[in-house]
Amino acid sequence: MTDTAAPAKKLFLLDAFALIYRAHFAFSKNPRVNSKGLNTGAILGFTNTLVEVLQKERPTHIGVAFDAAKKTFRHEQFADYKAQRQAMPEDIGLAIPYIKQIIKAFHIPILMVEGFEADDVIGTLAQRAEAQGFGEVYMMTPDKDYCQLVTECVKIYRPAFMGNAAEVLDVAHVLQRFEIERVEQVIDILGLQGDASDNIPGIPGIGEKTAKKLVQEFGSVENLIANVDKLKGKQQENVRNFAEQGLMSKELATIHVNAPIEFEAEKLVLDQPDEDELRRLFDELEFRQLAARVLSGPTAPTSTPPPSRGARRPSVPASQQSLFDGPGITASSAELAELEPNGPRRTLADVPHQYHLIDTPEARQSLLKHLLKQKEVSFDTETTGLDTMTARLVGLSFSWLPGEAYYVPVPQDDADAAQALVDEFCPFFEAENILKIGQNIKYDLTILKHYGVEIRGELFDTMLAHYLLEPDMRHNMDVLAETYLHYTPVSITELIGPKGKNQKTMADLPPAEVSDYACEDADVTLQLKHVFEPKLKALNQLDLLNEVENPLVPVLAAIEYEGVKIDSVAMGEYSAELQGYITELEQQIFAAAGEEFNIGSPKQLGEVLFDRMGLGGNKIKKTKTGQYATGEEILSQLASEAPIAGLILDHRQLTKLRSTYVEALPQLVCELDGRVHTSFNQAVTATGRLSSTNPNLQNIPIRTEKGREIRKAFVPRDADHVLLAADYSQIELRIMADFSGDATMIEAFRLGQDIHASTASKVFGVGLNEVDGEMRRKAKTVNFGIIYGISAFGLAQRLNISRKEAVDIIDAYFQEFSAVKQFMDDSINKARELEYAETLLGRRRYLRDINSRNATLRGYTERNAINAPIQGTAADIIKKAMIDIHHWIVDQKLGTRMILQVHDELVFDVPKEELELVTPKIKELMANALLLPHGVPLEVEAGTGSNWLQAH
DNA sequence: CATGTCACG
DNA sequence: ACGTACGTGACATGC
Repeated sequence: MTDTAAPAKKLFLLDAFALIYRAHFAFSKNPRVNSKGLNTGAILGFTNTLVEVLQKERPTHIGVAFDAAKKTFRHEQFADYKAQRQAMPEDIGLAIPYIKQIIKAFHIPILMVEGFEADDVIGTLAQRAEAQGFGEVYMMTPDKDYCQLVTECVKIYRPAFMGNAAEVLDVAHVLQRFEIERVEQVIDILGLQGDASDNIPGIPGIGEKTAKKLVQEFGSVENLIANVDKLKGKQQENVRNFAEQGLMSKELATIHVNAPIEFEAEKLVLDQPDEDELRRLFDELEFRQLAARVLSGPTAPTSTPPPSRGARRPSVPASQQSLFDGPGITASSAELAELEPNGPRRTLADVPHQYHLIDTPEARQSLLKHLLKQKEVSFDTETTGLDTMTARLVGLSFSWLPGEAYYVPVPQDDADAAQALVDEFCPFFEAENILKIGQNIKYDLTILKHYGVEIRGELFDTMLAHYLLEPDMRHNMDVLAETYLHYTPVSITELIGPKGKNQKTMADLPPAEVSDYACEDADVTLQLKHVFEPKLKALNQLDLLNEVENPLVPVLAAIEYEGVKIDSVAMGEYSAELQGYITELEQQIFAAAGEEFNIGSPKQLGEVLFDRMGLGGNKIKKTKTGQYATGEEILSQLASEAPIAGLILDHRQLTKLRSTYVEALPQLVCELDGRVHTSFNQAVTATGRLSSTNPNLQNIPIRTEKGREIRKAFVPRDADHVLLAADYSQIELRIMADFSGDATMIEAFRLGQDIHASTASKVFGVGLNEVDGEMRRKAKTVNFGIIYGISAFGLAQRLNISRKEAVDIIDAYFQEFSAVKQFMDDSINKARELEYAETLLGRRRYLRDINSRNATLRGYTERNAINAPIQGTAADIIKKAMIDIHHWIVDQKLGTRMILQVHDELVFDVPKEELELVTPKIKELMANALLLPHGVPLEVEAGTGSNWLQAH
């Protein structure tokens, strides 16, 4: 231990072959080959791992160990040692020289000792490093044998690319994993159970479970053998007969920490890489993305910013002056900036700040004057609740300098005074040239809308910024502050107490108590903006934020505010009608079952169907929790054998319609305006789509006749309006056609053909006129399958055909649309290298499991690599269209209102006299929202009617 | 609060 | 040898 300021010493020792084999294996299903025919999977995988550890872990010392080529002492001891192991695959043999060159170019020493394996070398060096005072030594390997070497300071580092996040295994992990008391017992476990890949035989009949049990009981192999008579039956026999082999196995599994190699710390110090040499190698290997990430220089702007150190203080333009003079401002952000990623978390009490309560007319005017001088201001609203329709404003907070913020309480119990105060700040909210920053700013927009404020000027939403950076994480402000500012904000619970009956609201507290909390929100939001903006810029995602996500916010706020009119009377009538059918079905089901039970309970249903009625024969399936599976698929197969199954399906459908839609929707009609206001969430999906909640208006039934009826209750605001529904035709398939550049499919779209019929004609080799309904249906399913990353199994299941037939169809498809096949392969390969997929506008989905050894997980991620860019690009397009249309409507001062988005469809409430103007313009704006790279046209179909069903 | 099921694109 | 088409949200049941 040392007190000096020098960074703590951190040594990484890499087991080269173990990492190379793993990397090679990860790519073996779909090998990466460069233009010279060299299989580069192992090289890329290894290099990725190396780069990752350098960038994320920042070791001070590092070395890479290779097995020596010659026989090791283990071969002398045990003739069969590793005899089972296949000769090194040729691809790996060819890869090794490149990998060594890359390691050398990084100026990292290669460690090899004649007659010893890499694990012995690493074990020896790790132990000696610890003896010399290294507090952090990481053995980088996927090999579990190393567990025996783990100590207080020496740990195993399993690299991230193997499907899971990077993982550090310390003593506690090892003891837990093997269920042992001392780390040395790892070799007893390995000695007993053996290791097939190393051809360590172990003792027959002893696997993982038994080995653990025996070591727990006897402590060691030797003691087990000494007490062999305490065992029973076959096990005793085995241990007796194979005792020698057990001891030999233990010896083979032991890593020897006495290799003849000195630990010379200065030789392992991490050095700057030879960038020119790396560039040359990456060039030859065609690792373009890797080069961009690793190398600086003209062709490769780095996309990996250094680890976050919290907020950097932005340079402050002259116009940004503190409202009050005094110290503290600079200190606060400067200190935050110096925090280590894992350093202490700070709270308001630890950080210098200047938060001000502004509660006099004079102070408000002064604040407003300063606000109007700023170029960008973060603000937040405090309200009485989260429901925007009923929440009242309690206060406003503002910040434009880190560590400094202002809170303006809004008068309670006097609506006019509250309105007057909000009006005072209108000049700020309506200022075109001030950027407004907020966390989930749509909420604040909506609250202010209820006070008649239409915010103008550009917006920056930190929640959306983070959504682009990490789409599949959560985006709570508290978590963001912890992660990026190493700061813990005052929790809302601390302020207003836990959820419950007597839940207070902000309005119940004196303004002085709310002030710090509110100021902190504005302050933190401002600081987050300054962290996220450069990150997005480095990843080339700032345009996506500024031109799509942020401008979409007021559009969504307007849609939500507007709401949709629901005909509650019609809903009520339909509910009664459905109830009639449901009761009738219930009687029939009970009669068929011979007893009454809860049809809605999958548990009870399964017992009735399969236990008591004995249905299903040999094809009964269970869910992962051991219950009978009673899903749609199972029941429809059963329906031919037992009519009750069909009745249950009908019952399910009708109760679903009743409870989820017909009963629920009228209850969500807002009392104030008689309309339903959904919320669109802009930061939940992994692909970039919106989602809709409270209620979900993106899953209103349409596929069945009885479900479709519900759409009749979605109506225009009055008799002078109609609904206009405009949807993209086949947008995802068009994107696929365009991205792949497949001439056949593009031609079909250019000619305006029925794409499914055209696909059928190609796949089944018949003329377009000879395509029958069945062929078209199959082709349609295939087309959908393609977008989802098709598998023969999935297609067979959906089409209810054999796997063989499905394989034939897919083969024929790829024969005809070869560029599509190429596109799918390319998508996966690109994702393997980048570990993310991206859309037309650069929206990312991270695919960290793409190189997993778990075939299921990898397959799932590979399908995502194909689907995410397609689904996400469709989302990019419709978002852009929504922004364009909204602006046009506002510009033209029309009465038309956008009221819904359903992924590829927009619904509008249109005054009848605007219909002729609006319909073609909306179609045009949607079709031209974005141009696809190969120019495949987007088509939009539009319809109108006095309800949503008719509009289709 | 997790699970199964089913509504949509 | 394994498990299988992509993305969501709401409801009822039952621990």
